[in-house]
Amino acid sequence: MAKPRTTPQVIRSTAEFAAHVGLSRSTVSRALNGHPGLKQKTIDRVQAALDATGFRPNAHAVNLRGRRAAMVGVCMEDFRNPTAVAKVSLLQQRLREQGLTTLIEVLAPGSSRQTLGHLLSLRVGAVVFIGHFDPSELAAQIDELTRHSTPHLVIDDPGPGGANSVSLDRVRAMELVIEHLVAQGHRSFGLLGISGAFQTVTDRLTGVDRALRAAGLDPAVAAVSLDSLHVRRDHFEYGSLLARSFLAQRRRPTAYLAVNDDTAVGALLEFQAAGLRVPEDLSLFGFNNQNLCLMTRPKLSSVDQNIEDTIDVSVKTLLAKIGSVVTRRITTHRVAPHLVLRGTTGPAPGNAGR
Amino acid sequence: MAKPRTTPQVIRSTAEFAAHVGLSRSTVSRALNGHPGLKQKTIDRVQAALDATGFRPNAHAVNLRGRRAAMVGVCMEDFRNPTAVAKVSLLQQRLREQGLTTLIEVLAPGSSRQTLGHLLSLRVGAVVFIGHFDPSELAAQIDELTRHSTPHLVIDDPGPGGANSVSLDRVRAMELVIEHLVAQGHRSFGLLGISGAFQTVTDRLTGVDRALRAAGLDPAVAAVSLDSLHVRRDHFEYGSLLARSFLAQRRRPTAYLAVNDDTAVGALLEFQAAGLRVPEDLSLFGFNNQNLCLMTRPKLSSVDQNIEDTIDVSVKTLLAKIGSVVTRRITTHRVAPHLVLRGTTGPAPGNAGR
DNA sequence: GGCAAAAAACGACACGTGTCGTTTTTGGTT
DNA sequence: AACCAAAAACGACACGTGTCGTTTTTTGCC
Repeated sequence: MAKPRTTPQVIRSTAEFAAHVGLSRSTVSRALNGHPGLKQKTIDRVQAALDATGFRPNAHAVNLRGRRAAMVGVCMEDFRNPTAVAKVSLLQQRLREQGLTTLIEVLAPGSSRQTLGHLLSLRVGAVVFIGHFDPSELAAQIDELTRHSTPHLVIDDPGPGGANSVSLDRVRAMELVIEHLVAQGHRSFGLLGISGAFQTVTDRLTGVDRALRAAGLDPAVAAVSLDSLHVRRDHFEYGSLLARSFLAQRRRPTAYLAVNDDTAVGALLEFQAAGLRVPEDLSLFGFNNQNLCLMTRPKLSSVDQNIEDTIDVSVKTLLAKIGSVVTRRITTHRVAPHLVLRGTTGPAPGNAGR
Repeated sequence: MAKPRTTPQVIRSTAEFAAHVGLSRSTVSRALNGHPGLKQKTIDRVQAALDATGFRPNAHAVNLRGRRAAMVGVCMEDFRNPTAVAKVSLLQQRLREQGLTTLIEVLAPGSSRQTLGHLLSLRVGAVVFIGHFDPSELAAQIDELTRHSTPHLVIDDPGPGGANSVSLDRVRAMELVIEHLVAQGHRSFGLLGISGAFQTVTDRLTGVDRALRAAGLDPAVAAVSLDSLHVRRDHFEYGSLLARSFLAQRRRPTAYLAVNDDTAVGALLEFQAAGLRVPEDLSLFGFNNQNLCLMTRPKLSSVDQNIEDTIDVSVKTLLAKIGSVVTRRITTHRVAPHLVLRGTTGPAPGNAGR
């Protein structure tokens, strides 16, 4: 009874769809792509049929015709890092608002080349790296991307250089932490898990150094790290082990700075199990401000990463790079951190500074 | 000096690649796809050039030619649920071993149709749902997938029926928990956050009921829920609120079963803050067996989801469905849970059972 | 009813790949 | 040198889309 004479169960192409609507393929095409010179009634008819059938043009054919896909590849180190997951989650949401699809991949150390090749074969518009990667391997990936004139962006681990990056200003973050604790009377600081070659770590050490010097303290004396005594496997467990080692020391720092919240919580429980009171006997600072911070007693003070700003800047940068021609110009952005003071930080005990 | 006379900076097609190697396009193509009748030396030459240039055939062109893409779409409710993230992480890993790409998307309640359309436009080979979804909306999605003869799989929330599913046997899980606690002398149980319309919840209530009856107890008396007293926002906070409400009761259960670990930890801290000793005064069971369980004192007993089995079965099911023609046959799998006993569970206090 | 303008249809091409049948070249053997 | 089979090259088609110039149909107006 209705117009369409051929009504295939599944519509596979614009040709079939056009036949179903009773229009020509070109008319449907320009209706779908918003070209001018169409009667409003026709546009409505196409739209109605679109809603009714749920037809969507084959993305592969669309992307094959265009030079570049409306996709952004995201390489992650892991799904176990809650902060990285939060970032990719927000990033996907924001990119989708811009009409961009996000293709999330875990970049395994061995098969990173293969994974990147996969993204390149899909002709993604850009590739984003989130997390920690082997510096030389990352540099190779970025080099390959550049050779394929595909823009890239590294979030949080800029690496040795030559990469576009957006990252938290970790130097400033540690300066803020130290400044705050010094103002509270602390003069000796234990570092929990802040060691290694990643720039996310070396930046923090730089910040600690600067702030200590600015306060007239000698970093070699005022900052203590026992990281080398243990092998890092699980963050939480590592925090416990380090705390135990500090407990065995004769003279102990009055404040502790952890590489992340898990490590801080591990240390906190160990200190408390030894009968120490927090924050009366010692102060403790986490990093990342995860939900976990609310689940300890007292609640954990931490550094907030300001993920919203990080992602907003990242998206803006990406859009600019995708839109324009590829330039050799390297862009770098720093996002300001802020401290979240909770129950694990307080004045230094007595005059026990040093 | 070398053979290739034309060496474009970027190789964009097999034609350019073939010219670069000094072979014809068809020869290169059959070398790439492992066709017989080629000299080993030629194959090696192609492979070497492949490694050297990093060229990968345009995936869109490949997928355009084939009927179906070697991609699997994964719809998630959220990235904030650690268990769901763990599942998608393992799923992606396993699917990649099978040569399948995973496209992860968050299915926002409003724009779920649009997101699914996006996956369909990419002609994915299958769509997996992980998490909790609105039943009617999920049913509509599955219906649309079936109309497009695209296989689907729902992990963990089978919904009202008519969907292929792989999920933890939550009925059995709660039976195991109750059986264990009854054997320890517990006769009255508090339910923390186990309420709502999702099947992942109703299944658990069924399990509680069955096990209680089997133990000769009346579920209406032995199982107490105060969920309706509070609005659920954050799991941890909800656990705290519920514990406070139980503390205000005259007669209290001796054992508590939480909907997840976060809720359990919230309750644990509240009970302890009130001076109750765990497990001497009360027992507490979490659900999911996350890392968080190790971060409390005492450590939290919990139900392990057996994610490896879940994903293994899921991958097997998916491969079968992708390979064969679409059938109307619905498949359902249940994965066995197991209990992880830690410090928050013990014998019921005195004879205070009832 | 006629006429011009607007709307729609038509037809063809390009995007990059896999495949297949046919033709040409290569390389080894008699 | 001749021959023959293996190896490579050649040419063409299909996949589904966007676009564009051209032709046909519809619409609106006098």
